[in-house]
Amino acid sequence: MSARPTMREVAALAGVGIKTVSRVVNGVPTVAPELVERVRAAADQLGYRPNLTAANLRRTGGRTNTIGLLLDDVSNPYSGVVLRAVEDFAREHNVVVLAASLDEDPQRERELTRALVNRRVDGLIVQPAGGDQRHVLTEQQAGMSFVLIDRLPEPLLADAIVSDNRGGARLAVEHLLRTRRRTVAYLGDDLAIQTARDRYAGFTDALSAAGLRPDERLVRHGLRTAEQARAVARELFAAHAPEAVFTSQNLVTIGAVEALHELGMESRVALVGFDDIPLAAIVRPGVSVMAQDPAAVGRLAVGRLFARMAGDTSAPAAHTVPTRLIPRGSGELPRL
Amino acid sequence: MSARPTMREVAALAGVGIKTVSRVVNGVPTVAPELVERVRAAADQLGYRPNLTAANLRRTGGRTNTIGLLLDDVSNPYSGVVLRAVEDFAREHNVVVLAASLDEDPQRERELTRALVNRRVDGLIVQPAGGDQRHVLTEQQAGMSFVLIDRLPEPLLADAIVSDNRGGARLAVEHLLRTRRRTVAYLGDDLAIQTARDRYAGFTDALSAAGLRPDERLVRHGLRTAEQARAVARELFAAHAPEAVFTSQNLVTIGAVEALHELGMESRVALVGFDDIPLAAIVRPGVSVMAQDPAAVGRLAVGRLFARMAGDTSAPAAHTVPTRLIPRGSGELPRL
DNA sequence: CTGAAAGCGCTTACAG
DNA sequence: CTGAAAGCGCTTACAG
Repeated sequence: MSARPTMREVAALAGVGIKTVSRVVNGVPTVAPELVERVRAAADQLGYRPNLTAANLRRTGGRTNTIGLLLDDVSNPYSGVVLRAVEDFAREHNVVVLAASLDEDPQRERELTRALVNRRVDGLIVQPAGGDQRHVLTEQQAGMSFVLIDRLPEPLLADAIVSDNRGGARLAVEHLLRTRRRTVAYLGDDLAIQTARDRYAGFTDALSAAGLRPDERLVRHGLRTAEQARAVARELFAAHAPEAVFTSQNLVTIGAVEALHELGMESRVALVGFDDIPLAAIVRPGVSVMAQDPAAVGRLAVGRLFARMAGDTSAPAAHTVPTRLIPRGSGELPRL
Repeated sequence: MSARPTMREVAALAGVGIKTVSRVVNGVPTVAPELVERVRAAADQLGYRPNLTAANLRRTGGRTNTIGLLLDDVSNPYSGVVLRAVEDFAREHNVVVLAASLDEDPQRERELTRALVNRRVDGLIVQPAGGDQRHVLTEQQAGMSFVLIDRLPEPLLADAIVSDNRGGARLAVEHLLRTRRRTVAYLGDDLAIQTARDRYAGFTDALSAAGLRPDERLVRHGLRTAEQARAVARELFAAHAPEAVFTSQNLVTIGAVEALHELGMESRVALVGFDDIPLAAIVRPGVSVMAQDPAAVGRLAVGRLFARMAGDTSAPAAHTVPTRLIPRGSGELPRL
């Protein structure tokens, strides 16, 4: 492990002052061409790599050209697309992205926020794990820029980018009701999660607007895995044979589709799921979904973050990203 | 944007020397309890956050507790699982992960490697974009630790973690041949990609072992998207009606399954794909796959990286991660 | 156009 | 147990 050469050593080899090396490394134009050449040669010979963390220490503002992205789970397809959109924007500005997973754990959110603040990231995009967001306020007061995605904090202490969960869910259920079905089941995630609450609200909105009321026997919350959703859906479908079902997120949709197939009910019970799922077009019938746009969420979030980092001090605002209905068959099944 | 308090300011408020603040912040036990209390109070009052980049500058070894992970595309499900496994291990060591995408671009690989070296990451896990890997050697000589995943560099200049692409592909095709089918099509990615070459080699291995030879009319390379695969598969299936098909990666598998369904051939043509795909169990017949284990790849890679960072100087070694056949129907179709 | 001095926020190496 | 001095690798602010 040979020691890394420093700017001082490059300067000595090139026979110039350290400041001249600094100028060459940073592309300052006012250096004599001959010196530029000598510095370049010395740097190449030694394999010199400028130490950006040292450079940023004294540089005005102390920026690190690093931002943090705290997601529920980076291995989740939704999160992956958000990360990619953030990365693409950041890269154009020579900024790199520190990514980490929170697993819906508020303590982990606080710890990781602290860890990235201590590393002096220039800004932070967070998909909040839920619970109290006061630590965000504390860090903001010390100058850290934040953008929140997917969940709307109350009060709105930072810019937030959210999918239109309530409106999208309502449209999805209205779409189901258009098949002239009247009994619609709801299978959803834990109501402690804001998006789950919003989507459930959209579900009841649609029923109310049609003069219907949710039937408690057809509603299940707290489904976190496809396996769990499959078991619960199977039991519910077998016991109550609803005419249609709305599922609140992709894993639940997968479980519900599996249950319908196992029971041979897939051509009778209409289904629309929130969130797109891969291969949805191949299943028979194709799975109709209300798709989110994670790339748009990521792009908007990183755009707002850079604006804040550049000094935008306007009041925090919420941005809603529309969802899009993708009809593939399951949501348009004719009544038998 | 109020200025961030420094250790010096905390020391002044607490009425102690800066070194005492340093001791408290770093949990050094030999500080009088009363001073610890005063320092804590001052730090809390000012909202002090230790600057880790400054601390690491002087700290022995100059470690940043940051590693880099360069993946083909962070939004790819495979990459997401690798990232998560790396993150989980790193987190236990208080190390964070800078993640970036290469999009099969060797120049981007060099640029990002350079950018992360300049930020003084402690180590780098790279899924090489292909082409020449000499820049890895250069950085290694300057003390940077590397682990490569998914592709085996020649010569083997760093530890490499790879799926058993050739062996797994061979087993997949042997599985197909067990249905007593004889004409097996191959649909695969660009042969410029090493994994695609290895999987094609496994395909021909299996045919040879069975006394068969690949039929050029049934072989297609260069498929990069599901859409492209679908079109090519459709044309090939319609023209040549092979008895079975092996697909070399998940997007190609999806396209081929779509094509079979469109042509109504899904119960006649046996199929095994390399890489697992979501919802594979719902399609009729279920999609049989030779699954990779990206979590194992990530775990092994980060384990090797930390060993190297800790000073392991043994010769670079390649580690092969086994693949696993998941029979779901499509690969076991009885001959009609 | 060039470079010596001071400083970024910390830690190391010492002395008390 | 405590703290003043020197230094990490750079940049800023100056002077020439």
